[in-house]
Amino acid sequence: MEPDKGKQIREPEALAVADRLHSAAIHLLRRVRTRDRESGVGPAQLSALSVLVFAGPRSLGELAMAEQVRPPTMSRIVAGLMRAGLVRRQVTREDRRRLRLEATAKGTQLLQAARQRRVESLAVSLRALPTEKREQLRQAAELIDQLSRQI
Amino acid sequence: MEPDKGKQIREPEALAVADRLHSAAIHLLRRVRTRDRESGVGPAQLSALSVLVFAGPRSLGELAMAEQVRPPTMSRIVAGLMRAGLVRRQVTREDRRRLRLEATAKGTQLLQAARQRRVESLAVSLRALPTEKREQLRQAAELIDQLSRQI
DNA sequence: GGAAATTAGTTAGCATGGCTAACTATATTG
DNA sequence: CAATATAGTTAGCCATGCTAACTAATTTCC
Repeated sequence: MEPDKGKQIREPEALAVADRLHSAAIHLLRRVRTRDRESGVGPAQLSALSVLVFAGPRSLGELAMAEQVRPPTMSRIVAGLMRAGLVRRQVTREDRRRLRLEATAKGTQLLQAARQRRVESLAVSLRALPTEKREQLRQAAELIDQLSRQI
Repeated sequence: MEPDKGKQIREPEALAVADRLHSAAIHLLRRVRTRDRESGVGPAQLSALSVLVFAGPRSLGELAMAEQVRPPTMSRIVAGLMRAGLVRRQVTREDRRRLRLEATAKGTQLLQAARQRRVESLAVSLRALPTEKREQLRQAAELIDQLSRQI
């Protein structure tokens, strides 16, 4: 694929930025994930739980979609969360095939604590930055989220 | 968010930015990881291989450090890479306990292709952005990398 | 109204990837 | 030279990704 249709030289720059973003994301997550282990809950469980806590009750399929995994994978993740008492299920009246999953009080509490720990170490570094750099990062985060939704 | 952009109230802002960055990184990687599966190599193997390709030969311990995993984990990852013919080992003369691992030509080729695919979908979105936003993202990526090293 | 198709979730089985504990082999130190 | 330290491996645990094949409930359609 060598579309030589460039009137401006955008292609290489876009690729380079994509590459930098990708590796920055990897490095960031690698650093913060060590803190997540303190919760005693696996990363996939933690992430699924956060959907239920911040976005409210969801069906298993919706959760799988949100987390970009297949239903059987989410089925097992949810089983773990229920075993740990962090999530509770209800069979809905309308459609008895569909589950309604929600975080328990314990689940909400655990997630908030984990999030706090996780983000804390990053926040320490952020506080050392000048305000305008911090603001720049905030905007970049929004932009990255937007892009991710488009991909 | 509160429009309380006072200069003295930094703490909550830093936490909020940290949180946004964290979730943006998660969302970004979640989207691009689907492309990585096309390589037929697992994510941990791909990531370790990229260290060898871009940073040059390393010992197993150095690789484990770079990837933030324990030696036994890296031992298995490397075993997989060698089985697939993507990485080769040499016993150093100086210290016969230590391995010297390097990417093979096949490994380098596979990694470049994977990186290209992975970053390509992101680059498509980036090309749609105005130049100054793209530049902003590039700078943010650098900054995030710097921060990650500090954490 | 009931058979067929569709949809939601589960179960089984496989591979990868994280860990600790315990081991081997080599190097260093006392 | 014996004791200790360091580099990697092996064994065995659990979590997390997948597909294929299943059950149960709902919808479609004759």
